[in-house]
Amino acid sequence: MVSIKDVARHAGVAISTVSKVLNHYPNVSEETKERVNKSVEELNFLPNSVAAALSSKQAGRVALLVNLSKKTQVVGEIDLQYIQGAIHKAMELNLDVITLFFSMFQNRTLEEITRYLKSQSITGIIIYGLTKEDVVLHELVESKQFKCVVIDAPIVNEDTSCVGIDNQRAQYDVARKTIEENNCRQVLYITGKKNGYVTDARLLGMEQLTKELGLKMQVCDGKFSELCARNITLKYGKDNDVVVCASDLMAIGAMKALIEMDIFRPVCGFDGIILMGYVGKQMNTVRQNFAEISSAAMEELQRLMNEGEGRIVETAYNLARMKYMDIIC
Amino acid sequence: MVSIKDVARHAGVAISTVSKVLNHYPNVSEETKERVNKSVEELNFLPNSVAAALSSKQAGRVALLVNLSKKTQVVGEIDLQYIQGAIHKAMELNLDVITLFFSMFQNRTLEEITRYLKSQSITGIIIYGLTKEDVVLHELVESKQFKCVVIDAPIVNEDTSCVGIDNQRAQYDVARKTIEENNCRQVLYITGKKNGYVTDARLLGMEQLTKELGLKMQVCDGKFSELCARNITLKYGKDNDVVVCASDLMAIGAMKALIEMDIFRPVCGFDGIILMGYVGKQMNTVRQNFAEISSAAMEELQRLMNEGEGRIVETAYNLARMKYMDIIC
DNA sequence: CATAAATAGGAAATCGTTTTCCAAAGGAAA
DNA sequence: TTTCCTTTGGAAAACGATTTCCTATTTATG
Repeated sequence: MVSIKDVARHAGVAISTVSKVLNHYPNVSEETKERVNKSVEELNFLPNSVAAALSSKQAGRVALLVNLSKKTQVVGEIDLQYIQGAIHKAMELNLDVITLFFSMFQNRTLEEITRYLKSQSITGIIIYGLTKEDVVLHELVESKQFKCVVIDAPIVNEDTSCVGIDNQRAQYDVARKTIEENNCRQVLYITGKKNGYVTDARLLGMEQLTKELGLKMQVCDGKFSELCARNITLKYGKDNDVVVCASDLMAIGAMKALIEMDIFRPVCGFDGIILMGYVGKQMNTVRQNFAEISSAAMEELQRLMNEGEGRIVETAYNLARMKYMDIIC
Repeated sequence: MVSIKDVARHAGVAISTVSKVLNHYPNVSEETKERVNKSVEELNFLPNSVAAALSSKQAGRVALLVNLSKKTQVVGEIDLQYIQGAIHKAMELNLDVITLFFSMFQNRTLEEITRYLKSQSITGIIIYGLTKEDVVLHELVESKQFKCVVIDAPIVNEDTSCVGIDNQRAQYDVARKTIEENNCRQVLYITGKKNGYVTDARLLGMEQLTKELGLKMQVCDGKFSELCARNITLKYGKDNDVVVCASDLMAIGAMKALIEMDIFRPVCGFDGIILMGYVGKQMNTVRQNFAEISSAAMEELQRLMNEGEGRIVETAYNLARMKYMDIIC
């Protein structure tokens, strides 16, 4: 393997000079900079990231910490897009990333987790799927030992940023659209899991909307589960004239219930997963680009690791109407 | 961070001695071994894997190279389970893994890919989703620069193993079961993509079966696509008395077509994905445990990196009947 | 013109391991 | 007792970068 040493020799400069050129340090003349770059080109040099990670405590590696949705396994699609987006961006930014799952840290103390991450030379973390129940992981974020970017949970401090869409507004928007299209007055709102951050935000959106439009609303806990949503709809669907769900999966459950009861009610979902295509009916939904979100998270983490302060990063969403033919041959 | 140096000091031995104990070298007396281990315990020492990777060329890191199924995105479930299984096992075995996607290497030459992997100190690779079209990746495997484990493709050489189920026998089994249960004589077989290795194996299974039972068979290329399978079934479903599909997704398409035409034909699928639960009908399928397969792959890679010779590793499968209620609240 | 300040580039320490090589000590054989 | 192995443990050189000093050389300033 061609190393920085070879480049130095080839360019007739010192190793440290090559390193400085590579990392865009000042105090290198244009002339030598060019000479080094030419050598890099000619020798096809690519720095060894392991050595770099060991050497510099600063430019460490990042851990992608994913909470796989167990109950609603079918939406593996979402998790996968998060993973993919993050890893792609990391490669682009020349960051090393290792992927980890919440399940690996179950029953582990903060100290153990910290130790493990440090043994991997990790200095930055991206967390997806954090719930209020994950106390140890909250402690991890608060411990300030690592730069963190939390997806979809409103946690911000000196070295922690959060990224995601504005769930409150998105829920407001999609529900409003559906309700106005169908002139509804009495809403059945099926929420997500109690301990999830997005659940709260989306509920707030609904409360704002119903207040503004002077609607009645019945709120039920659907736990992000298709079957729960189905059962709730079977029970209360008839008494309401629209069913708003905090996820597509639950919306599918609701639709199935309505079909079963043979009554029509407009339904709207949230997420814009491809699975929607398999339902054979249309509904409004909020389409999130998960790959883009995690990509933004990675960029934010890099910023955090270099410069500084945590902040809130908001990503875009759009309203969509999903239907069968979204899947093509 | 507590380092090997601290352990050495605490135990009153040399750094090299600690390393030897940690890596189970011979030539260390039980006595010192114990003393070192006690120090490791007391100091809560965990070796820095980055330093280890840099230092030893041998005990390198592994790349998990995944070909995400673009067309049939909905089966992200499968990809995810592969990823999860591999990473879990890697942690257990104390191996570092970085996850990569085929898409990152598109239009890259063998030389570029090799260089990148080496810059990451990678010495072992697990590949999933390899098709015959991926020439460069085939070259990569053949180049013998890395130890490889290929999932679901029959590639074996000095330092390449393959793991997966016996696709031929599995296809034979599930089709035979379905056909005998329903007493069929004329089979419509919808295959997967032309360039896939499993496609060939499964087709062989069908050929063996139809020959043995003296059945007629019509073979169509369904490209692992739901809609293709649907169209094929619409066209030829009536002329046959059973539809065998090389994937669950295609089986779903076939079922939809049959429902559309309002005729009954037994259908069987392959994979055992959870999505099956969303169909609302029953069918036979081959259930693979993807997490277990990639877990086995990781174990095999470790063996390959330490000892030696490539070989074929066969994992288990079982026949299952999937239905709606597999999804619980 | 002399001195101070700024700039370019190199030498060497460092990061935390692994691994090779060597020396000391212990035991067996002569 | 001497000689020769065989264990055991330590010293030090990698691994391939980064980063901190430090020394020349320029350039600016009085």
